[in-house]
Amino acid sequence: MRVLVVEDERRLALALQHGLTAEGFRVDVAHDGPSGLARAMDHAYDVVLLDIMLPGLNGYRVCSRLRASGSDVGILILTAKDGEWDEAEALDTGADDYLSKPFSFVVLVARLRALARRIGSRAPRRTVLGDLVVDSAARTCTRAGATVPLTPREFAVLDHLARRAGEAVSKREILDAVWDSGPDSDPNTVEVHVSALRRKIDTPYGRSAVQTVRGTGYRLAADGG
Amino acid sequence: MRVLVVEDERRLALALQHGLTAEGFRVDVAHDGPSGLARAMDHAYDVVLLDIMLPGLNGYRVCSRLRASGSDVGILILTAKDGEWDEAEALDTGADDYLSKPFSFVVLVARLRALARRIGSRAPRRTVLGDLVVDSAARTCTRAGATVPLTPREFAVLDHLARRAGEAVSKREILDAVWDSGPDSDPNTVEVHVSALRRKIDTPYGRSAVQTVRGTGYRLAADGG
DNA sequence: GGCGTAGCTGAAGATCGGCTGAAGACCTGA
DNA sequence: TCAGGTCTTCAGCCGATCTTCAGCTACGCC
Repeated sequence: MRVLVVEDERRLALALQHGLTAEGFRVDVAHDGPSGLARAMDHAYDVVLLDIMLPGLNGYRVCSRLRASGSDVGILILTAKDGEWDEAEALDTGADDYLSKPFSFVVLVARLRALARRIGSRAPRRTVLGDLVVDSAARTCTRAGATVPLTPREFAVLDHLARRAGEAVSKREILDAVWDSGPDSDPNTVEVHVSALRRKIDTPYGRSAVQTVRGTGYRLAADGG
Repeated sequence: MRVLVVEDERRLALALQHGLTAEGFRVDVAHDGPSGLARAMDHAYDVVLLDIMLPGLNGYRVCSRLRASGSDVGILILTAKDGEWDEAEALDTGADDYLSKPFSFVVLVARLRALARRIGSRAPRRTVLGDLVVDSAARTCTRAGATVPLTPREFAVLDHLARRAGEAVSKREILDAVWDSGPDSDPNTVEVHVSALRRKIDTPYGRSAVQTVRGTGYRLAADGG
């Protein structure tokens, strides 16, 4: 569970980072609207925790822009106090949930978990990892804005890795997901396709999004390599 | 499956104890909030069955405090009647599920089983020990923010130690966990890998997270060394 | 302080796992 | 049926990693 906290109040941001990390979330922090928006667009977060009152660009607009860019990350809005921005308004901009300050940390965690569950079950259409974009719905992949033509197998492998961006995924699992394979299927098949994939999305750009996890399988770098 | 029933109504508590025991659960009972909380924190239960109306400390607060203490035990709330505490409220405090009285025993057992399954499968993905982070899902380890490249064996050893952070773990146990070893396997193998591990995650940082427990094995310092 | 045992570590050879080019099978559309 | 593209299998290669060994160090007990 990767969470981006966008909160300008340093003390609160730090407290959230520590608390959520302790709860098992992977937490990054941004302190203003523009940098929060940039981070959210460049990395594969599950949820963005967004304060409304932010320097540069308020949470409201960060939210709209994120949605406008096609992101379907979970967004939980933190309003400074009840009624200032009403629920409907927050949800209208594309937020998934909202919470009024002051809030209980336990409630926050419960809502985050609930949100993550909901998000997890709604299949992501697009995964953005730095300048690498994997669009599951359109079945296209772009690197640095350029469309990269992939064969069906190559795309399927990439898509599966993208859905678990940042995690190590075993060849066995890829085999099961992409091929309706028996237990006799050959992991080398995966290796061959990964090799082809790298030749298309990494090598020409001097990047390394597809990382080998020796003894396990592969990992798609959350930042695009 | 260990279950703690926290219920002040003696007759119901007894009935639950008998019924659940017959269903194969190991059941303990507490009759008020404070003793329930204490028991839950001191023993490794899979699920806590928590009545809302309790003397001393209501179920609500027992639940919050359990979560605040970092426990991730399964919590099933029993509400005295529909609507008194609504679902959202119960789940907000960190409960995993809830059931309104009067409830069917069969439903209770089904919910308990479902909950236990969910809990069991939510494996800890990340262990944070000071500035040392072991991410089992990504199979990465970072010290002071920097990613430390580890070989598969090294990571497996570290991962196993991290899962029992603060505890002394015998070489025998590591051998069994990391190697699919017979009784003839050589503990020196573990020593060699631990040595390599220290050279990567401790020595360069002047730390000592991996501690030798003479005559026993090793311990990963809970504070990262 | 001395001794014995437990643990540490550098080196080296063996092994393993992963990468890749090539060849042939296969599938699809014309 | 044929052509083009795609997929799988195979085999060789290469580097990373593992294990074993042997000598060394450190600890704890007497």
